[in-house]
Amino acid sequence: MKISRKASYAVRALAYLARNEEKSRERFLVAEVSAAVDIPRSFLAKIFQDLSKSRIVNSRRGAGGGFYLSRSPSEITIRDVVESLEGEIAVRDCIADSQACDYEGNCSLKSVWMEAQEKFLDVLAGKTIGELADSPGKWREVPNESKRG
Amino acid sequence: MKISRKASYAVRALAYLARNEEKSRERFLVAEVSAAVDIPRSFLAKIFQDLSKSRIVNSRRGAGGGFYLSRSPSEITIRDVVESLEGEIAVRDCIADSQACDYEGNCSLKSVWMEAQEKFLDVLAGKTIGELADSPGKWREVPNESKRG
DNA sequence: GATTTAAAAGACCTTAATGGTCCGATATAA
DNA sequence: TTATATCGGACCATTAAGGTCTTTTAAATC
Repeated sequence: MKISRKASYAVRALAYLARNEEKSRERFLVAEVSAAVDIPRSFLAKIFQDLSKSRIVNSRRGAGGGFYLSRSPSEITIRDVVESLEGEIAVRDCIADSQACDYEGNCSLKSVWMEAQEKFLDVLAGKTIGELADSPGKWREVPNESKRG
Repeated sequence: MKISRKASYAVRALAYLARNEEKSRERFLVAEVSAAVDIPRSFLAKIFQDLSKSRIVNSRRGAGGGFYLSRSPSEITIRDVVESLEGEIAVRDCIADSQACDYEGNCSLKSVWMEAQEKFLDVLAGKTIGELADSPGKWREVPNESKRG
């Protein structure tokens, strides 16, 4: 039961964009964001590609290119972001794929998983990148290599 | 964001015990449960060991031994079972270990993860093995090897 | 048109977790 | 003492997580 670091990174990167886009900024380079938010550069590049595919950010190649939010930060929920990075989320396979379990009819266990998952996702859907960006402070997850003993 | 198959197996195995304990049954052999609920035998043995350590079931070794519920099925929640198998659950490391992220003060992202997780666990805590056992029907997750294409 | 810049695509790699199996030791009852 | 059954731990294969690197493609500028 983990949310991937990738998804968490994505949220933080987007919050950075949201916090800085007003100051006449148009596009952001992954190099810049990587340095600012302390996320490994080429990993962040992958993350932006995912975000781009799900149209959360738009991109422009070449000189003067970069990434930028495709819509208002207040219209991007944490749920959007997590699902962009992790795909359709399903706490058990049976939820996304009815053939993962050969129960005929409706399964009382499945409905527990489903309800729990829905409640979970509802919380994520209730918070936007905009709100997150507005809240004060910086945070930084300790990268994998430097984990203290 | 997955609940382990192990935890799901555990729930199903316990529901089986709950369903059958009234009929003058005292102890259950893992071999019997394995066959009845279609869970690989030696894997189920491991699962029962975990359940035993967290005192959800009790055990007796040797001839005439086996496992049995340590308390009423209505007092065993799905949350209890999942936590028994997966340990303290934390959707992001920062939730269980404050040093996993070097943010000072309270982090607005962390509180989103926390709230979502709590809502999730609350659902699991609201359903017991007893209720599950009472609900009709059989179900069986498709084992790994035999996954259809 | 050549050069520079930056994302896109995809191959690759390492480590950890998942989903198991198997075996020897230990406890219990007959 | 023998048969039975859990306990404990080593082991193993596959998948996912986390991340790097290299080549290709698109866009701007010289």
